[in-house]
Amino acid sequence: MKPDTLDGWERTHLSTDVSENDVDSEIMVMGWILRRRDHGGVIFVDLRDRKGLLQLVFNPEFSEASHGAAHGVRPEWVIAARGIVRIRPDESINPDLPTGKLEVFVQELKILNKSEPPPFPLDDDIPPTDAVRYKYRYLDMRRLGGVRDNLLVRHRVVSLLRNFLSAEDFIEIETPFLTVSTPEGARDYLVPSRISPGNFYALPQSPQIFKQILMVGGFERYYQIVRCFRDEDLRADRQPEFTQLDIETSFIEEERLFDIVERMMEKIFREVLGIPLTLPFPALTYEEAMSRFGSDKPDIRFGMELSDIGDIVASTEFGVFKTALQNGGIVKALKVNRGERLSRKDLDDLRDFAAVYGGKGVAYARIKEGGEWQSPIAKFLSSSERDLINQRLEAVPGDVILFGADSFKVVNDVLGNLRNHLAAKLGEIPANEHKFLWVTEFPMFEYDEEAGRFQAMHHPFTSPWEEDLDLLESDAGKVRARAYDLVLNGSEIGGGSMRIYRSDVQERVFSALGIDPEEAQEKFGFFLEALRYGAPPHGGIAFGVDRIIAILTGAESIREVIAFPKTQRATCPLTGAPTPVAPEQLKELGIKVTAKK
RNA sequence: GGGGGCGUAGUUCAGUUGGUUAGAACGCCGGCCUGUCACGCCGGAGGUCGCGAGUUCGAGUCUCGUCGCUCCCGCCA
Repeated sequence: MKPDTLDGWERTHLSTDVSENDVDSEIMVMGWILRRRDHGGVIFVDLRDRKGLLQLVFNPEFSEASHGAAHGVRPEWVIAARGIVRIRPDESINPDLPTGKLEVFVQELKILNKSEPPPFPLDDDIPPTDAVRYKYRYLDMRRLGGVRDNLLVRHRVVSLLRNFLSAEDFIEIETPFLTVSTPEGARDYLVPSRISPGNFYALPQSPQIFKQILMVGGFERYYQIVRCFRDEDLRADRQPEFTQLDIETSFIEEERLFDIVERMMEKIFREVLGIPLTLPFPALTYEEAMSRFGSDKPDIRFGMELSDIGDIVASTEFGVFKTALQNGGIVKALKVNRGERLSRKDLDDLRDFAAVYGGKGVAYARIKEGGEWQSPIAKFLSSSERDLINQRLEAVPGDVILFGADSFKVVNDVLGNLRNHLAAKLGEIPANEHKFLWVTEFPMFEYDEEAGRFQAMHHPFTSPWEEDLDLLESDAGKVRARAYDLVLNGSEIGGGSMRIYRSDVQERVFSALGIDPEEAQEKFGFFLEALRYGAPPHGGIAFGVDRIIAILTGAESIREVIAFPKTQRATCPLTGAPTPVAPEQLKELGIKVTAKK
């Protein structure tokens, strides 16, 4: 790499490039002042550049002029310094610094720019609160560690992804950002058209239809690292614009696609974290995941599986269980070892925990010697029922059993989340382990109570399993889709499916969704037409890049791996967007704003 | 749309039962200091207690509203 030059000064070294080989030679460094330690005589300055820190020494006996100049510099001023590399005296070596054995005796100091005192210290391990950091993101990211390091990891991961996929014969193709609003799924961000007043583009929620059309176009292996947009409420792991690794392939099926994805993940974990992964990744069907973990994205780094005990209490007189079962619901149990770790208050708080997910509560039983139950519900269950429950859960004295009885959804939501919550609380999640899991055979449809009809669980172009095709007309709720998610540590990091490529199947799926041919033509006509011209069997997957980087870096929110994230109200803390626009702009677009908060 | 947490100096925070002039640390400004690395020492400046009402003799503290940040539910094919 050629050295950077500025005003005739040549930057010979970055901070961490300076080594013992440079001792006694003259070098030139540039960067920001992190700290200044002014002893009246000698002045030490920690210089920070994009690689790290380097100590500059200003000694009046060495250079009167530079020492004088150094007296006036302040944190975050931008400087260039020319000087001689020296080995530090033994007693002054700083073992905590990569460059801690060396220092630069500065002969000449050039102030390139001054800085106002920063609103928060950039040398602190404890960052300020989020609001301050995001407003001054440019200072936050100047700090070594923190978001800066996350963005470096992000760069490495994205580079690895591109290298890997390129080597696997995938090509990256860009798809439009200004595209058409899709009827189902998340809310679209709309962009008004000036040339066609009253008409709108939509920003893509994903390049789904385009990538399928690329398959029809014969590319066979496509990928794109692409921004996607969804106008929905935010979460710690959800931003209105986010980055997706989008993949689509032709002529292959799940087994082969999973293999590519697994080798890709293996490479990233090995090269970025130095962690070996065992391939292939385990897989669970949706049904099994729900049954055993109460979740379609289970964290399998720990046990604490759920048990269905509906059969044991099928004829119970206990009202809560009885009602749930009579209403078509389920009764499940979760065993916690060493139940003394859960206080009476912890158990009482379960009611509030359940309420979050629409549950009425969580019953509990402490298992005593001889399998006796200490429990508010013990008296409502027969001793044989209690014994059978003990047996199924392999309960031993000291255990606590937690019960949920309600609809399928509520019980699994409550106990599935409770499983994660308790494992975290009791310290049973191995923090440095990483466990991938495929979840397969998702239901094709889920019933939308409000709309009174079935909706596609994944999207309407997802292929059903061949053997379930006949259920499309008879029992759509039972049709399984060739859809899959990739789960890492209980977090959904990717999802995809094999797609429908036969127009007859597509028509039957539309029909099951209550979309008549006319409507289908209107909404997806261009796409359905493309499928008629020799669409190859194809399928793919898309990954949440932000979420993956967050897990790799240990970040608690994806905001920590995004340079300029939005706040929870979807505003940009730096620019203030969204903002009102000039009336002329609106006029040009033919837009009249009536609603104003 | 709903529920929880937070909001006090530039920053991170403390602030008792409602009671005199709202504190600390770091940062900032001035001075001293030749081996520090979170340098040290002395001195100084710095506050619309998010905002607005209310209760009260008196509100940082209590009540209501509102705004902002954040976590969650709904939502996110």
